[in-house]
Amino acid sequence: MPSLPHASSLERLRESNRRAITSLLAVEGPMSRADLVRGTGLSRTTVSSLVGELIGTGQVVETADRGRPHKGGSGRPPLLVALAAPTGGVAGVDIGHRHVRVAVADRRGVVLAERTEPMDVDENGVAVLDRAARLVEQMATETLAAVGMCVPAPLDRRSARVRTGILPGWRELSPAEELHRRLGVPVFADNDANLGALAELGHGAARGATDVVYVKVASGLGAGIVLGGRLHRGASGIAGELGHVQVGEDGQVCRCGNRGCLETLVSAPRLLDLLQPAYDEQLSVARVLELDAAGDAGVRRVLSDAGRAVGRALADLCNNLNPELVVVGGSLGASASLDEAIRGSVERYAQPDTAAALRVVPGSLGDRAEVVGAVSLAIARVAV
Amino acid sequence: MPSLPHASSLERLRESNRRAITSLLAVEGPMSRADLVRGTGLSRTTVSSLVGELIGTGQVVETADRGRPHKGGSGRPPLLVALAAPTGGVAGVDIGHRHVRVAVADRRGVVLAERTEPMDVDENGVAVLDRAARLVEQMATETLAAVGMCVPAPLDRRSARVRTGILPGWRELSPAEELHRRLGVPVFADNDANLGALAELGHGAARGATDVVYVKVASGLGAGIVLGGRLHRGASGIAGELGHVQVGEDGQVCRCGNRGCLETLVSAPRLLDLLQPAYDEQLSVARVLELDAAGDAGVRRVLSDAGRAVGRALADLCNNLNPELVVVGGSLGASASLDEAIRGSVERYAQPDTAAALRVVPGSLGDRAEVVGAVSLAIARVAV
DNA sequence: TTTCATTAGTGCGATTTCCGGACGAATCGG
DNA sequence: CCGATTCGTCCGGAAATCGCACTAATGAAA
Repeated sequence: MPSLPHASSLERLRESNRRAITSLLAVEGPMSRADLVRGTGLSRTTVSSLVGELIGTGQVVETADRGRPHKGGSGRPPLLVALAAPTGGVAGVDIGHRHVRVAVADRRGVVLAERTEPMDVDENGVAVLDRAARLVEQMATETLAAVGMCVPAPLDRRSARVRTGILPGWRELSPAEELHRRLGVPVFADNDANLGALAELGHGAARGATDVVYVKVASGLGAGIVLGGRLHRGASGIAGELGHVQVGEDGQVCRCGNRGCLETLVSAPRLLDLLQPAYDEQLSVARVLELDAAGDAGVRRVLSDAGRAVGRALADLCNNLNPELVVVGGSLGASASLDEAIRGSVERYAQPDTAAALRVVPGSLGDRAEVVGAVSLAIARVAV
Repeated sequence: MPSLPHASSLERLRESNRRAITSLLAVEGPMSRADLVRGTGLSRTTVSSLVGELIGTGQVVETADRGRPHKGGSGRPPLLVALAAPTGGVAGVDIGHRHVRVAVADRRGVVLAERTEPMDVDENGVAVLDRAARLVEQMATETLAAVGMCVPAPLDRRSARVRTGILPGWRELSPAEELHRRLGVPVFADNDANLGALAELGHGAARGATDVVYVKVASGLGAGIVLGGRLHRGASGIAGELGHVQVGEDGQVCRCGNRGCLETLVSAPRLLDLLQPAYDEQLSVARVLELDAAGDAGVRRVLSDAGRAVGRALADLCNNLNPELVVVGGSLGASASLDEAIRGSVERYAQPDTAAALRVVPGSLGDRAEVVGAVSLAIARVAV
């Protein structure tokens, strides 16, 4: 049993009441002392004294504008107090396979600037991190409190290194540590599916939900799993490997070392390979999405088949987890054919009761999901 | 925001300190006031006053035997205080498909009496509950504080009713409510896989683990999923339906309404049906386990095949959840062939990194898992 | 045997914190 | 202009904690 140096119990009581006030202000924004009384259940006197103390230390400020009295229009208008804007913004860095995207935001998550640069990421991790660091430095207008980072590969929980075999030019690299060395501020990294899930949970289609599976269909196939409102990372931090579910014993050999992984059937490069022979033009993901929207039969067929395969694996997962929501994201998640096929397939293959409790919706953040999630991660970690 | 009637902050402080003392006593057993000082960080005076108060209300008693001074042998020996044995024991009721088992335990989980009666459960829920209630009444030597109950079917989270289609004679019945009506004490119900997981987590092979998948292979096939040390029940309380993962589009129609469910391939009745034609004697699960232990080739083959199928579905689940431990339980979980096949298959089909972080072990509670879990559930709920 | 050192537990006064009531401040409506 | 209403602060009392002093009980050393 860990026995930290104990502060006095009364001190801790006051500290806890201070936190009650600051966290209420954090959640509900500027409010009057009287509102704080109603929200915390403390007495007017105590709130007044605590707020005075917090103003003294600079953690809370009295705003210039005044509010309205609690009910009716009659009564003295309150003075509003708000959390002092925390110094230092945050940044999110999204490293995709073909681009680096950086967003700078304030501590509430409002994005102030965002930039994307195309880049060949897979081959040389060090060069990409150099470039990303320079981008962040250029865009930041003030010193940053923390940086969140999206890495398109599973990370080892302990060492925070990229696990072997997925990104050739990143082997045994610790991206968070490298970027921290370059920027001098705390850097927190997670993979694309987890951050996408965090983003849709906080600012997207999954707002307010507690049990959510976020599926990212892009260069790879992964899931971010939110249970009880919190990201589930697993014992060694590599939960969510939906792409490595087994779909055929005799399938292709996968980069993970197994064969028959779902990802060997469903991924952007694989689908482009399948389609290319039938088209004169050079296909890209963007072009495929256009063709899908225009009703091209071949594209629709391939995307539907892919969606069905994903939906089937998802149905199994949903039978086990019984989530309320599946969010389909990633570059290919924008395809209506894929989305519909996933939805249909989940409903077909999941147990009826599971399917009844479940909604399958497309993500609402598009290709910004990862960078928004990286910002969320930075804010979440710096707040602790 | 729910706004309960707030007690005074100081009252809550004292209440919280009282709880600190009682919960320390609950975890570490009888100890001196001085030990409580060291464990809580409160002052001697405060602990003395709180303990005095707790003794006054009868929640804590001074034991007859005295302890040893904190270090060395020198010094006044302390008086030990302990939680007063909470009045009222608990009972666990395990309703299997062919039996009812009842255990009566004290509030610490020590089983005082246990009895099993064979019974045809599936057809008539009301009669079974009558019989179970009578058993509990006979066995209880004091009034019970709560009863935990194992139902071999998924329960709806909201209504606590048995979901349609699994147990014919229990349709739309609320077992907890029914038993509560008969016994007059709070009754908490959950399904067999969840309670098995709870039991192995608290008193079995999964002690100390935080991310565990408990697989029950018996009349049906289900999983109890523990994430972050807590049971994951899902949005509508039916998580863990491993038996309804899809393994073949053209498979048999399952009782859940789908076709191709894993449970149509792997379950005690199904395996007995497969084996029976090749044997002159009447087979039972017990006999099959004997034959397996004796090395019977046919039995081993069938159990291995079943284990491989389960292991494959489990591997997919583990890829998604990245647990540290899989516990194999249920009547058929005692088969070494099945256990080995599951282990091998998980290692073969799970992603290498996932498999490396994972152990697959047999359960250590055997057919007592459910009833032990039911007792744990009763204790957990009554403590709150 | 006596004395000292050490740990355990309790009583008392001081301190900290919280709360309720009284009071002034600011605004609306009549 | 005055009452009603709400907001915020000041003051005194109540509750809880803590440090200190004191007694109790035991082992070890003299």
